[in-house]
Amino acid sequence: MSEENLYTFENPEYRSTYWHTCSHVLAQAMKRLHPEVKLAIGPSIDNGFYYDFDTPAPFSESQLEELEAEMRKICKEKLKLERFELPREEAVKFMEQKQEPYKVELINDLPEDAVISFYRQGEFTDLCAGPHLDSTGRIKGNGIKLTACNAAYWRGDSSRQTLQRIYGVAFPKKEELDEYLAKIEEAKKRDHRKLGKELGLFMLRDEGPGFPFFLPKGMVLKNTLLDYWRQVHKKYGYVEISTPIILNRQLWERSGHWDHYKQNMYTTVIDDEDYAIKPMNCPGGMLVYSSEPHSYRDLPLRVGEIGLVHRHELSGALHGLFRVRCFSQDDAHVFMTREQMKDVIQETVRLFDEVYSTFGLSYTIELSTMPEDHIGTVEEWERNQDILKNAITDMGKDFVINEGDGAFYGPKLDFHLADSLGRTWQCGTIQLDSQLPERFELEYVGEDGQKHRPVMIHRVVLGSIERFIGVITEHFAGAFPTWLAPVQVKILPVTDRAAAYADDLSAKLDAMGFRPEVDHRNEKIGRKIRDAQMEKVPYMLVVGDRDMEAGTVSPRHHSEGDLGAMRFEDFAALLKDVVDTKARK
RNA sequence: GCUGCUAUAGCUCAGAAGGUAGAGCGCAUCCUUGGUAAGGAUGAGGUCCCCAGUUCGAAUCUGGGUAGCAGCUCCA
Repeated sequence: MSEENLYTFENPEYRSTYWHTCSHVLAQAMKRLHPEVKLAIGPSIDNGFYYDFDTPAPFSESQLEELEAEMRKICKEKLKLERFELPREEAVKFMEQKQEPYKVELINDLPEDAVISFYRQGEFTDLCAGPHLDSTGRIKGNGIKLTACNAAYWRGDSSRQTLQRIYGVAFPKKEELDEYLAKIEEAKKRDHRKLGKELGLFMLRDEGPGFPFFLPKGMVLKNTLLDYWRQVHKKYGYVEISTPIILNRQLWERSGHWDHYKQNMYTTVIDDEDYAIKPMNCPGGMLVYSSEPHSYRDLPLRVGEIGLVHRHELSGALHGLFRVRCFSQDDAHVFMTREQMKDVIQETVRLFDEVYSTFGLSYTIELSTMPEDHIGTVEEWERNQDILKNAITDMGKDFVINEGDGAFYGPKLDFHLADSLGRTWQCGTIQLDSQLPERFELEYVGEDGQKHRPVMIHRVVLGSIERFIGVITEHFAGAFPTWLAPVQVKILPVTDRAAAYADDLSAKLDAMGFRPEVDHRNEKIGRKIRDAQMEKVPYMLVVGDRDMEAGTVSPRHHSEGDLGAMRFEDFAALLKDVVDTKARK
């Protein structure tokens, strides 16, 4: 990279530095307007910056505007940012003098050998590791926008005090800011909650917060997705089972869920005995495995289950179909020998790649490691973490480590997909588990005729069917590819003379396994086309007198427009090809 | 769960300042039979989220719930 490019906004490092300095300018503006407010911390983030402040009430929109104005002023003042270092004791004294308790805590918690640095810009000085721009004059004032003020816990700890986090974005050009804000607006139109309502896919009701209802069109989508899932899993050698929703307390105690997951479980009493509604499918899967003897020849044994689970999520965490309290996991447990672990993980990643690429989805991988609340030995955990790591590294995949976020029974690879606003949601996961086989005393008979303990993975590809439907709804902006679309062909008679012809075509398409619908309303063709467009139906068939006479149809594609008149058989062949190949149109 | 905001017709939203409600879309009926993104007319729809309180009177003010939204925490 040339010297010049280093200082362009396109360089992520420069951009991050730019936003970091913006957060300091924000803090400076805050101190000028509200000296009593305590400073916490203000980093740059992926899409802008924020600063956390301790203040009794959040800032209103007009207060944010005042802050923005002050920030512009600070940029105009072209204040030099000067770095200096202090030894720990002096640093603490310095911040105590400034009456900044959060900064004092931060300094005290820095590691023994840490360099404690500060940045000064005019009258304002903040604890900061840097780096920073050399002057506030480098920031374009009218490219700054404070976008929100929300609560956040001090140091991300829900038992500590709530701070007010002010979010902002900034660009070197006003036009770039406008472009960015327009993009956000555009993305909001893809929100699956909005589209789900508009397209009649699902609904949520006060009567069951977090418990989604699937409507007829959403059900078609869901079933089509599951048909595809079954087809892929059959190819990869999976069998399918179904285990009960409610099982007794002893089972959950044995699996460890009663001890480690109870706060998320719905429980009930039947005939004076405690029962739990399953939050996970694994214990049921264990019972199925242990119901008959297994030979090493049967391994790896791949057992899938579309399992309906219920979890008590915090009310504030619920979010459309992305976070619900009741969902179907496309779960599977693969039982195997220790030697087979790596192969099985890699095979599973290949299955994931096949599924995600069908939808054109890209993902990021996180390796979640041992949590504080876990079962099994540290050695076992580390060994399993290494196996996961090696399996994907060998496949040339990148990943980031998510420290301490594993399941209580084992480490996992999480596959995150992004929504329309770039927020990521965990969908797929591969969890390596040698604990549950132990607890359930699972066995297989080895080549040597002796009994051995298998290991297993828990894995989901789609994650939850609900969440996945949310993700693809936003990904396709509601315009699902034909193979998935709840209605694939909308037949639009031009006049009611063509009504019977339309019904006839509809019956034929239906018999071929497609999903047609006829618009018999007393409306002009322009109107019917417009409405079908709004419904995002992939294909429309305009049929009128001309088509009836010639025995043709006039298809129109949602995004490609009028395809011209053709024989019905040709259209059906085209449709079949698009559906069979799962083309993304 | 935490902080803040919001809740009016099936949907999207108006309703300064307390006097029992409006629009557009949708829906129904009628007219219109129109060839690639909104034809016209008429009409029916509302316990103004719930429960208390203040008041002669509450969609409007106050308190408490519930649900939703943004973020945090948590998680598929």
